Amino acid sequence: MSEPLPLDVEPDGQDAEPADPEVQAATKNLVFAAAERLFAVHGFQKVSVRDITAEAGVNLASVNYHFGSKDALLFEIFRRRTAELNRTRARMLHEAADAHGGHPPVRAILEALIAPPVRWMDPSGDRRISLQFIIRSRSEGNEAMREALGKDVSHLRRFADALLAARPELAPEDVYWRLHFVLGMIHNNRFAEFDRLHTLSEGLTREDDAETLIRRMVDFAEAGFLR
Amino acid sequence: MSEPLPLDVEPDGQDAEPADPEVQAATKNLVFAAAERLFAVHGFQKVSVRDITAEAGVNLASVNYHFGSKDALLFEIFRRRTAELNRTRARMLHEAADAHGGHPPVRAILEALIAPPVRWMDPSGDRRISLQFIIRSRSEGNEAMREALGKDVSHLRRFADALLAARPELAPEDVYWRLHFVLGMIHNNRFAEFDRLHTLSEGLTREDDAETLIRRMVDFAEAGFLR
DNA sequence: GTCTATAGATGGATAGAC
DNA sequence: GTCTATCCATCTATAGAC
Repeated sequence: MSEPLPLDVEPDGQDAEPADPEVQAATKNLVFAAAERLFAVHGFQKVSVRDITAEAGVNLASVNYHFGSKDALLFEIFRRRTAELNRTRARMLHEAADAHGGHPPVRAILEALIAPPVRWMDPSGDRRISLQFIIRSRSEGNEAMREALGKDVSHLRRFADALLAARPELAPEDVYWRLHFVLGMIHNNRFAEFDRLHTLSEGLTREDDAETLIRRMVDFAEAGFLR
Repeated sequence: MSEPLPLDVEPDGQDAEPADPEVQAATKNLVFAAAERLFAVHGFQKVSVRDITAEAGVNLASVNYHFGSKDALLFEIFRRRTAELNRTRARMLHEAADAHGGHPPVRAILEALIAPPVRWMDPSGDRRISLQFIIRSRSEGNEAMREALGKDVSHLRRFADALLAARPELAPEDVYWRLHFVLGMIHNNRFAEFDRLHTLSEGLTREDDAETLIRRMVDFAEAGFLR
């Protein structure tokens, strides 16, 4: 972990020189963005506090001053990003329910689950890093993050219930297992896996458009639920 | 990383006290098994050489003496386990081809891809740790392992070609993307994800039988390929 | 081959000047 | 709030006695 990576933009921070009343927030945001980027690309354990502060262009003590510890910084990024993602998914599911008299079809439920993270991956956007961060935290996160993922079940609860209602003739365990398979499809959308697929297909699988990939994924998942 | 974990059995090592001519191999195997287990459960970066040698009951210098370095140990485990898995998959694919005049149907191809790793996960067997190790190395491995995963494409090549031949009416990129989705389903079979699904389904999704899970996965994947 | 002791490097965190 | 200097723990790897 030593090569310098460019820090492009911070979604909710300022790039201009810090005005007096916002110096604190600006520094904190710089640390937040640098950490998210480095963690997403290199993994949690491989990135040191020194790497983060160097990338952010701030002093070494900033992480502990603004976040308390490296682990607390990790957890704050994780909490903010998963909250954003889950909120978007919940809203889409809610809208689908409204549009179908409270009983959305399988396809609409799957879209609410799949579309938000895949849209984050769109190469034209600036959320790719955030999604890579979330996916990495599933396997590399610390104790606090694993514990939070346990409670995250309450978020999946809504999707499981909607799917159970949409396919009442299926045994419930079939629905749960298929939901598990769909989540696997989603979590596999990592840089390294896309690169590998790109190599295997000799360039045929360019991810040029999020909506096309969403359609592919929903088609595949829906077929598995409708058989 | 400090709690002591019991080391049950070593698949290819001896548990009896080491006979003179086999002392070296026995120690090496103890280190190999301890490292695989600790890495699979806790992740690569979190496990130190001290943890490994303590778990194996050997001295600290053993890792460097027998394997050269911690990274080389990691890579040797990775290489052996992936070779075993790929060999089993290739044999199943070959047998399926023989049974169908050189042109196996989609379902047989998917079974050759899915069944071997899922059988390793069977709770009654002793290969669960090895599969967790392989899955973890996909996202947490070192540089050498990532590079090896690039060449592993040659192994997937056979499966991609078989699927392309089995569904000639599909656009090739559709086949590649769907193969990517199936790989995602497989890579999601980690301890933590099973636990989470178990919580979500309130105990409905017990993984009591590898063959049942294989059937569920192949059913789901086949539906996605046949639509 | 095995072990102890330790070198040499790097990590997270903090004290204290400004 | 920011920064430098530093403490102290822990890591990998190895030297050298047995």
